[in-house]
Amino acid sequence: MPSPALPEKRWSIDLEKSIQEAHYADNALYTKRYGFNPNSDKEVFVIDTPPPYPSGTWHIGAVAQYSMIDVLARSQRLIGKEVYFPWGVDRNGINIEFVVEKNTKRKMKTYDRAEFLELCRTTIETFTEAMRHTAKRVGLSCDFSREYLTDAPDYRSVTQSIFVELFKKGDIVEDLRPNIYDPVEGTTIADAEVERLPRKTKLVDVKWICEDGTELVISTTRPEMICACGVIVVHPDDERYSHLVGQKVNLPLETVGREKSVQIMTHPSVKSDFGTGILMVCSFGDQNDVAVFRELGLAPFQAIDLDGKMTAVAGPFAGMKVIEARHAAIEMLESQGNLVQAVERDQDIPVSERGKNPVEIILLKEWYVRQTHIQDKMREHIEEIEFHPPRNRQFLLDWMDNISIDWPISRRRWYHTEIPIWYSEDETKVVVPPAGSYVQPWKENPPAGSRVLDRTTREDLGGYHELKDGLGAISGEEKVFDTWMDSSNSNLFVSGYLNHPEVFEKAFPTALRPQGKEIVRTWLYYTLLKSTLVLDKPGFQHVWIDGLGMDPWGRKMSKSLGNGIDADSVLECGAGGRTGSWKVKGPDKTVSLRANKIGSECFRLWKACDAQVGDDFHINPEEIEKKYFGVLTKLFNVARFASQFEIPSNLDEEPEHLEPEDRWILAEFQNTMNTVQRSWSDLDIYTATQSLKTFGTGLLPSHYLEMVKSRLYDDDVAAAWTLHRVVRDFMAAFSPVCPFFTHHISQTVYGASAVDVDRFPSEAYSAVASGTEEGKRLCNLSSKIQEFNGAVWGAKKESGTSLNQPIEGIEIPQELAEFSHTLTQMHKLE
RNA sequence: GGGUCUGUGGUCUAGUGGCUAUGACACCUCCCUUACACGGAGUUGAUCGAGGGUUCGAGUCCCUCCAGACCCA
Repeated sequence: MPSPALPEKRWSIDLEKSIQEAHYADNALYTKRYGFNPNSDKEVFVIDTPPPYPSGTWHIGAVAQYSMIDVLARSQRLIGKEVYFPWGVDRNGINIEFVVEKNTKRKMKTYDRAEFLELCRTTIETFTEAMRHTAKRVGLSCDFSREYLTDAPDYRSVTQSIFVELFKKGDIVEDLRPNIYDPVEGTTIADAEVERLPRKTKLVDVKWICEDGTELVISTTRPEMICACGVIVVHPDDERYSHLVGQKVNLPLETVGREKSVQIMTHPSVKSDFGTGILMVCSFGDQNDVAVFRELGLAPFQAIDLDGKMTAVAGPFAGMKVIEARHAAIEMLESQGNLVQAVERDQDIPVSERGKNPVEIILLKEWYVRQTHIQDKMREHIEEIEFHPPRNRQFLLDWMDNISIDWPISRRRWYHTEIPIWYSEDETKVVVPPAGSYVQPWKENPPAGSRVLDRTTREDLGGYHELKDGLGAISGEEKVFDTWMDSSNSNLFVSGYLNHPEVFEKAFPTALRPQGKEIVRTWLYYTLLKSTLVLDKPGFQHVWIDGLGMDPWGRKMSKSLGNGIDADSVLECGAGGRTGSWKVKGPDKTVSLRANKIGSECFRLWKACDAQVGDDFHINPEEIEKKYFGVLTKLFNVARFASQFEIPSNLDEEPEHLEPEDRWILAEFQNTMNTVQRSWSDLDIYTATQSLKTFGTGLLPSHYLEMVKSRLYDDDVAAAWTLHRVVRDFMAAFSPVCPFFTHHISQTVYGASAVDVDRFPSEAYSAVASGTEEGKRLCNLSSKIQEFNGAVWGAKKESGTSLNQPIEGIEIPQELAEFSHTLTQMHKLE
């Protein structure tokens, strides 16, 4: 017996790691394989990959998602596209500021700005390095040589240039508006960054006196805001109070510098069955207050300052923090006899997503991207984009239905892209830098080529260097951009906007935006907004939105629940013979999970096979190993078995003669390959992988291999040709899912790597191609073949005969007459 | 409270109006057989979340309810 060309007895994690390391060690070869060549004749396919945010550990759900993006990239290469699969890292933002503050136990604003930025930069670089390592371990085929960092000058300059462009067009404005503000971190945040946390709150019923002496009882959770009350409202249909509408009511607490009474009006937003059905509207207790103030045209009071303390208008509470003021207000109301009752109540209160601090609504002068005027246009563009799965388009449209205010983009933080603007001494003119430059106005002057604009009309008044003397002492903007202002340019940046116009021409709308559904309302929405504002085009051809990685019980993984699973522990499980074990907090008790070996290939195969795009997926290492490692073992052994037979030299030509079973398996294989090719072009990972798995672990080994074994041992060339052709092409078609696995097999057995195939394998045997009568006829026999083999195996089992012993009295059915020779031999029929 | 999505054997999953519902893992039984026992073969197991309706016919369409996830008040 000839020895197999594949020496290893089975697939192992150590083997996988050595292949992986070799794969990334040779830079020249790597770039040849996976680098982007913008001058190629092939169709350009740019993927706007989500730049991950380095925070120390990379969430396993995100790694799973990312590995599927890699499957998409590799499959597009396989079907002949010129793929740009960028590797970007999102490094701007408040998270890294928090990390540095925590590490050094010092608040940002106690630092020198430049010193703090440097600390952030070095800290995030160490996190970034860990992330690059994981990216390679899981087999990502990104173009690492073109790595982009969102905090680097080349990226930030694009953000700044787009700002200047939109500012000139009037799509970016500055205004004094109510903003959601995090008083602890001292910055404005956007609607999308607010989340709700359940807290116990006191709902207090307060007695108010009307000018005619009528007593009213009003329920509120925010008695400290009475000083900012602008109006009392009741529902227009509420007959209990209709006679009071139009009256004035006295504020039950002392205030300074404002009228001591407010009017009673009607508003449809009041819930008559909440409390007493009377609502005090303050500037600004919540979003509804903002809306009512705007609708009724009331002048707001600023009751809370930038430090989260009450202002002078709060009278006796001025200078107190909001919470202190609330307690004090309750005490005072009680001592005055104006407190009817106070009850503890569960309430979801709005907090900032990053800092988890209760947010306030405060009037601030900030920068905004106008968005409400362009929603219809965006909807038209969104119609043109293909969504995967289609139903996830709805997530986006739902969010858009709720957009009622412009997007505040300025932040009072530091480690972000600076707003590129300077103000003249009299504040009527502004200076903006030329496109392509990165500026830091808080520490530098405008660069050569800067322009002077009228602050209100945006009229271009001339070059900065000519007009400089007339501007007086200019001051640079100190505020920075919301990080989504950077992230939402990612598709423009990777498609070559501004930097490579000739590439951009071919690459936009960007072919594919893959992402998770948790950031539809931020990243996806803001990117599409930018594409509409800047280019009036849809940003993408395809949007692929995956579900979230959940714990084994379907709950979100989080630090507080203690149900997280580390990505590296799964990828390294089995390396060096070390098994993996995880303690995960379940709903009832802590559960211990164990696995012997997983690694990147098994992990990727699991994600490709086990979850449809868009569905949330449960991550359980035990299940991953149990269900999918066996598939790898099986496929490896099929290849190892094949590798012991000589490879015919004419593997790419059709042979003269094939036996019926050869023609049959080639017909089936072609069927599978057609499905796979179609699925790869439809970005349908699940169907492609399922088809390959079913064929590769089912018909091929269980039926075909058993049927031709004796011919193979007799050095039958037709059988060897068929088997090798199928195995070789199978590896190519499967390479997007398991790149290291298929690379190793194909390189070792056939001397050419499956990952280098850049044209989907052509039909092996035209006489049985799918669509031909002969192909259809043979495929229709498959179930008969499986049925017959099953019947023989069943009969042997029934009679206690082992499978390699002869059996008598079994007739081959008429339909399978052409296979009678091979079936007789295979089962030793007598 | 509202919206969107999801709900198929113990677990995961196919199924977009048509014969006795697909497959995988687990369970159980048997088998070391010239690739693989980290394997193979064969069983068992689902009133398709619940209840109504439309239809000759419903897992599939409609309504109500229940549960979960996400989003919004």
